[in-house]
Amino acid sequence: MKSGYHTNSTRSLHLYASRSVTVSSVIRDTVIVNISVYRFEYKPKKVKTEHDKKAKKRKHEYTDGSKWRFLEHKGPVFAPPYEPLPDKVRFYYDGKPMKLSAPAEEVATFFAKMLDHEYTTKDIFRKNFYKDWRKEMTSEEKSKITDLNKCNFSDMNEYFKAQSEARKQMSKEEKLKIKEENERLLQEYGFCIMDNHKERIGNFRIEPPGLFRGRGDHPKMGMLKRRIRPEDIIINCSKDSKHPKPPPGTKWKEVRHDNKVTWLASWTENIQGSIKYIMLNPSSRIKGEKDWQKYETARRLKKCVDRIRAQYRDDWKSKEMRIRQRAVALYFIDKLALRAGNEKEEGETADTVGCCSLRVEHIKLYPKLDDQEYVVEFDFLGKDSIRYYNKIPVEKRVFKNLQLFLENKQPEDDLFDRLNTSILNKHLQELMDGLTAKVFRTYNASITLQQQLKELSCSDDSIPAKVLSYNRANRAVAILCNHQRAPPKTFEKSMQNLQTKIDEKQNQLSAARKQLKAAKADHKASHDDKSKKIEEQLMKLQVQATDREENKQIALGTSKLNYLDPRISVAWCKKWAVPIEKIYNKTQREKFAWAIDMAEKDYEF
DNA sequence: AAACTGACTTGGAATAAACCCT
DNA sequence: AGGGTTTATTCCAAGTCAGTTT
Repeated sequence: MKSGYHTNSTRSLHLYASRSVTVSSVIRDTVIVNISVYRFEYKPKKVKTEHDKKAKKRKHEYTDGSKWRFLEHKGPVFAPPYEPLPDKVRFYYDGKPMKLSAPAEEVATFFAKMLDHEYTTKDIFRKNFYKDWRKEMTSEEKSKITDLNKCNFSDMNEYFKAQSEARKQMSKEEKLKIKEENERLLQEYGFCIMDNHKERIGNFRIEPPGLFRGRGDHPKMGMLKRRIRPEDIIINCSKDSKHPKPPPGTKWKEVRHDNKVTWLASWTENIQGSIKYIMLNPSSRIKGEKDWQKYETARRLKKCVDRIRAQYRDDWKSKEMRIRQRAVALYFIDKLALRAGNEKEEGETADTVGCCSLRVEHIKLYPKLDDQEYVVEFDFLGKDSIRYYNKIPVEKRVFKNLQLFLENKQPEDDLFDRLNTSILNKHLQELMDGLTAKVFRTYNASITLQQQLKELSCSDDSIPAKVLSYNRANRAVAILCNHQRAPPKTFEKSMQNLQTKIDEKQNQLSAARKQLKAAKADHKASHDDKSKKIEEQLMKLQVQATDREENKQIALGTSKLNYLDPRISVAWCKKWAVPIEKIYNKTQREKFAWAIDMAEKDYEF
């Protein structure tokens, strides 16, 4: 059943539930099973004829682009209505208490809650907030409140702090009650039925109103994110399902039955005018299948990457400027794992770039730097305004090309003026079916993990040491992909605490050894075991300290979740007898259930 | 061919829950 | 038991990319 799963990929990409837990409901002769664990299989399982029929159907659907044939859900959960502040909680304008109308008060509380955050000190944030706040004010309020600097929200701020403190101090029973209520909501709204399965929904709660928190220098930070009502919601479900009911006295914007998409509900958000969706959890069939497909595409790239590399190197010499630019950009995407870099509407978002949208001001060329030749220095803000800074030596030809691209340009001009992501991706599509810029990131991330694991793993290592090796391999990928984080606020302290523990353990160890020496005469072997145990604990602590230190500014989560073929990790665990729990927590195991089930110790990406 | 739209993946921070020590 | 710390989960913004419209 399990052998040879990874050997490949030409066969159908279908998931079948192979383990059902309990039968929970029956709809139109279709058995719905509770939370299923999916497996990828080559062939439809020979269990029942009914099953076979469905498998065939599903295969058919796959080719016509439909994503499901039955979809039933209860619709989203709305944000709780606004609760006005108690009268004792005051807002002050120009030093005098002032009672606000409910709409103005609500928006004021959004700001008050953020008083301790850096956002509220930023000019753009304040300006945007103030502008949108005024729209909620009554005309009296509007004429009275004319300067945000004269507004004092601190009483409100204290109130919310006290509230959250009170929540922490709640009795066990009260906490349990809340937990149970959340669980009830989850059970009622947190699942849907897609085809034959009950599936977990990723985000069944509608985003509550609040102030928009853009990242980096976002021109719209502080704007009011309005409250979403049933009238804003488009429901998507199958015609023959029980349609979700809107809250009493309200209507949905629309109910549609589009099985070419995977979402259950959507609404248009008012800051950028983009659409937000309610979709399934990563553990679902529809997400897992897509994920698997992504890694299979990356593995196909592995087979032809040499050819593609040879090609773009050749294109560095092209007579056509557009070809040279395309080839150099692709080289960066491949070598540095840069993102594609779509154009963005100026003034609507933070000024960030990817490969194709790099500007002259983002690179510096050094014919010679220290002991290296042809060095390119990158310095730009990427996705989420995370800084990318890197100095790399490149081939002479690339360097010369870059000099050419820079000729007669201003700092704010595009480096690749004859290229965009659309052109690049069309070219990539011709090189390999399904190839786009981001496949290189997936490919390079996964292949790096595999190669690093091979290099770092050592059979003599203890389990904690092996896990450290795994994390280091993961770290190599995170560094490649520039996944950074702000060092945790308590980082230094946490390191100190760990060091204290290590010191203590060291003392324990020497004490135990002394004891052993003294006891030697009495032939007490038990003391030897004792020091061994302490040694082990000490080693574990030291490994932990190393791991934490190395991870100070690196975020491992994103690469683990989105770039690393989970079958590599699963295979590694099997090969080195490391329990999978050491690598993946519960959520991650659910997301990667297909891989855990599929990969053997000899899996190769 | 440029601009726009829609659907989906990817991203770090914030928050909640679990854990660990006294 | 409680409080501080660590880990897991939730949140929602910000990308990619294909298809459609202008």
